[in-house]
Amino acid sequence: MKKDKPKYRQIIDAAIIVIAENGYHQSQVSKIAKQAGVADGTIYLYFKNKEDILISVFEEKMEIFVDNLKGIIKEDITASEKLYKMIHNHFSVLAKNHHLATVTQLELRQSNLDLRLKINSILKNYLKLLDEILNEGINSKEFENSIDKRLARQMIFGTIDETTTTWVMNEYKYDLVELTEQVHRLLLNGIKA
Amino acid sequence: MKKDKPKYRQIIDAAIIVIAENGYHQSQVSKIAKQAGVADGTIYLYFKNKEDILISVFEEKMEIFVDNLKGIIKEDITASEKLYKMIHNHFSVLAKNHHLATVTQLELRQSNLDLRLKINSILKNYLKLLDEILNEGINSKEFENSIDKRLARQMIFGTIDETTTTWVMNEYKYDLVELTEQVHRLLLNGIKA
Amino acid sequence: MKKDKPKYRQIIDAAIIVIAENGYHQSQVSKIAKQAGVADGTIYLYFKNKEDILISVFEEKMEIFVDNLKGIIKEDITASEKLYKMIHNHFSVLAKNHHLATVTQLELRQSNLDLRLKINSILKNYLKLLDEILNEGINSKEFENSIDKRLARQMIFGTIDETTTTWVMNEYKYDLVELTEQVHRLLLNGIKA
Amino acid sequence: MKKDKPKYRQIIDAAIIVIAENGYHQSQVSKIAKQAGVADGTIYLYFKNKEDILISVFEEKMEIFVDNLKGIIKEDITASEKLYKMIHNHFSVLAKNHHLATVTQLELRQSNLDLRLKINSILKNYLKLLDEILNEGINSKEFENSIDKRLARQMIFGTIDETTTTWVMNEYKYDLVELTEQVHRLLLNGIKA
DNA sequence: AATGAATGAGGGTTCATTCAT
DNA sequence: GATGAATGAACCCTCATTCAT
Repeated sequence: MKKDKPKYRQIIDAAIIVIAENGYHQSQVSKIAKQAGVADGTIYLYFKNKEDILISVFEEKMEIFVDNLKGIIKEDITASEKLYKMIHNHFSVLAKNHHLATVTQLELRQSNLDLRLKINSILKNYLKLLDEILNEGINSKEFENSIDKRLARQMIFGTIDETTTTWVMNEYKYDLVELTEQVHRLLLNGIKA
Repeated sequence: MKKDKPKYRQIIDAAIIVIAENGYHQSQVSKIAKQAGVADGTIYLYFKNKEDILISVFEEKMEIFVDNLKGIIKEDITASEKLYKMIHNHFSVLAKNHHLATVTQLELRQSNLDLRLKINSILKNYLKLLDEILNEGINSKEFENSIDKRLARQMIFGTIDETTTTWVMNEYKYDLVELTEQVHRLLLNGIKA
Repeated sequence: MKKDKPKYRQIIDAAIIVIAENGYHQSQVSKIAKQAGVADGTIYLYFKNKEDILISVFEEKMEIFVDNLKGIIKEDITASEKLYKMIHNHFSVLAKNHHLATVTQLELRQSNLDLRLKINSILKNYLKLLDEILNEGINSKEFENSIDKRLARQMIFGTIDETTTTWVMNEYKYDLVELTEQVHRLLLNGIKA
Repeated sequence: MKKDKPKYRQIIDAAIIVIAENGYHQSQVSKIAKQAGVADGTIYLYFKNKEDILISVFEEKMEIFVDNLKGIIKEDITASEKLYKMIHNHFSVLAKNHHLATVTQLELRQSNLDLRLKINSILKNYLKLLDEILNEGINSKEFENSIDKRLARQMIFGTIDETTTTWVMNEYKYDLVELTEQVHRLLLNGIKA
């Protein structure tokens, strides 16, 4: 498995650094190779093409969000509390890694539509877990029965995403994690029974 | 004034069509010129450079949203009703112009950071009007006094934006305007007193 | 006759100013038109094309050198004295008009070969007059009988031209006219009997 | 060292041929690449930009003149003889390479001022060696003590340059090297004690 | 597996010239 | 005569990808 070889992660990590520091359009393959300490050609032993590096960056890092969220869902707490922990997790991971935040919120969005569609399909796993929370909340009568789940999901993800992007564009100058409670309250109000 | 000359609008409209049909990165200046029925060089009599075309597209079209919203704010209705009309306006304008929707929700976001920052500053006018509605609602006790206005604004805009983008990515296959009521209800729940 | 109309000279004079101040490659027709206070299209009522402006600049200004030199040749003085006056005239005219000096010594030489060949043919009239001085000096036994006239002419013109160009490249920071005597002595030594 | 790689010289040589045959303004990078038998992009592995090719052409070829002249200066002969050999060398090198002569005497002079200033600074090394000969001649009392060395240098270089340019403009139809003796005599007369 | 030199397609922009008014 | 809006051809350079070693 290529993903287990050290150079695979080396290149992924190099890509995040290079993109965060240089911007999407100034992140040439040769720059990533140099940062990773490998030859340009070596990149192509581990990735099909440049787009594949970027998708993999997203995939790999998204796993953290997904894995954490899976853990949260398994906990024996209310749906509302799970929503809280989801927001908190989302904000925490990005607050701890500014490079990653810049890359996912700003830089990767400059990629072509094709790449963004692929990124979106990776996101789906995350959104499915969000749906589980919503279902749970409806079943437990915590959340309003009549809400359109798709819309609720879009509101929740849209709000989290917009909040994070604004924070990045403001150059991290306030504490993102501190916003968890208020964001949670706003969102919960929207959907609670 | 250049903006009043017919070729100015001709080029703006051509740009929207070309970008919607070919994608941001396949929208060469020569293609836009051809669609507008002018020579390549003519573009540069009306726009400083390619980026200037794109900013102007956004500026011109954003005006429609802003002007409509200004009208809504002046009406003698509750803040909640204004919020409803704002969402309805946003969805209606884009539902009537799929090309514009594709361009603003998908294609322009692929532009470089610099252009996106400029687009963001244009957006601010729109968001300021949203703030007015929030203020009004708080003053009239329709909206919860304790909400963080910045977060509320991000929730509202993030939800509208995410909803629209999802609709575009699903190729307009359902009726966006029909979602107004539910989106309004979700958002209102989040902020109402 | 077009040359007698005021706009003809207006454009010629504007061209010298624009070229001297902006350099050959930054001297667009529109800039010259603006400086001359006429519309771009008007230029083409007086000149066939851009090259024609530049040739005319050279032609018009070269006339000053040629007319002066013709006067010198008619004077009742020795060939050596005529050579002295020729050098003095050359240096004086350019020392009095730095714009013209920059244009003829530096800027016009950046033009394409075609234009330069035309400039060279204009120069021939000047060089022919130099030949007259040389003939006169040989006939009067002031100059060495055996010299190759073509070479002598190249030495004289080459030296004057190189001296002037060096002076322009040094930004006129010393007095060019003061060099007349020494240049004359050097050249005279080369050809005197 | 890039200069030692075969493609470096290949491109330099191709540039001289292309410029001589097509003229400065018709010498596109792609034409030079084709003549050199490399891809367009390969040019940029060896040269910073197009201007850098042209400067390098001049630098590389100027070295021949300079190296030969250094050899001449070291010889145990009079300053006058050194001047003779310098002229002979200058004429010989160009007479043997018509392409190079066209490029240095006609084409490169059409370059922009910036490039020509760089070319001039390369020329300085050559002119410094000429100064050495002048100094030597003055010390040995071969040359007139009172001459202005800068002017003498300008006369010598101006004459050689003008003679060569005229020869090139006459399409090499007479023997340049044969002129050595007369040019030397003219110049020597100008400066000898 | 790893290298890195070589490839070559692709596009924004300028500006001399024209011509309808 | 005079205008100036419109034209459209022309080119340097970057960089993702390949492949011989």
